[in-house]
Amino acid sequence: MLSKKCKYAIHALVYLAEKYQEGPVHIQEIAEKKHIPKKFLEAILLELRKAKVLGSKKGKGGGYYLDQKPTAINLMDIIRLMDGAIAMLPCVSLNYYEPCEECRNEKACGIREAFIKVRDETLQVLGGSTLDKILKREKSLAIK
Amino acid sequence: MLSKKCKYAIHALVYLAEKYQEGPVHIQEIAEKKHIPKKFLEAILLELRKAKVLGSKKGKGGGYYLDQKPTAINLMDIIRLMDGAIAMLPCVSLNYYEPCEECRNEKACGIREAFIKVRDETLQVLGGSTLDKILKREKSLAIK
DNA sequence: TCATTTATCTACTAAATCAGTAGACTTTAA
DNA sequence: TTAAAGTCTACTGATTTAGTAGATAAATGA
Repeated sequence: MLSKKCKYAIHALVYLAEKYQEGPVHIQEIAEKKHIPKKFLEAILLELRKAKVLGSKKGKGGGYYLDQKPTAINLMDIIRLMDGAIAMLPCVSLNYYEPCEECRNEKACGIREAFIKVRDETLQVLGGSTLDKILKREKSLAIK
Repeated sequence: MLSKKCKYAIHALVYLAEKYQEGPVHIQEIAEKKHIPKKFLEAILLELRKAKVLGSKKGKGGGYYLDQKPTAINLMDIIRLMDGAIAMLPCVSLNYYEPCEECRNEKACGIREAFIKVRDETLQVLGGSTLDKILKREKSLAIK
């Protein structure tokens, strides 16, 4: 399961994608529109800024804005930033690999195959889910 | 990520699948062979027994054994039993559904689509990963 | 029947993670 | 120079994870 932090991050980013190139949006506004505790959101946005996903501006008229195009930010990247590994087993993770202590011999482990497949298919879907696609989907659903 | 409990359960079940129809295997043996803390394993096996995945026999010559064919037990079922939902979002879970509080209107949420796809593909792979297949895989890897 | 062997049950516990909150500090624009 | 923003450090309470300890119950076989 994704953490709340991660879900909040996704929602905030979708909101910022909606306002792409309209100048900085302040935390308060995002927090209200997306029903996210403001203080918590602060920490999340700061983290996304440090990861170069967001840019920020201080002082009056300041706020956060997407530092990349909505077509360049996808769920895979966001989840990795917020929650770490996407794979279901550490020994199968591409970005957060760690050996499973239980497995004495990883090469001979019959369990990994399935989880490698799950990982690859998951990355395929999440990697393809960019902010602009989510936004388009949202708009098409709103019409109905 | 799967919990250790879940990984232990999978390893224990693969071990029991190897001994299928050879009579009860006692906890101590599984714990040693699979490097699982015995007391922890006790609780896990008990849970699997209550879920009718395992059967048990008390007293001398007792132990645990698979109560179903190795072709009938798969990773999807084991993970659900041990860790709960497989989906990455509660609002997308088939067996452990819960609305996401952040989403005021689930029908109009543009995020869910991707996670539904991930869920379906994951279930497909995990549901097809039966104990006998894992065992076969393990044996073919051991030869190399 | 009694001792032994095994699973079963109840009840803790320590450590880590999650989901925040509080409050001081810094930068910027007007 | 003051108000409005983001930034930073440091807590906190609740929950989950990964166990452990110890008593109890049932089956077996001598």
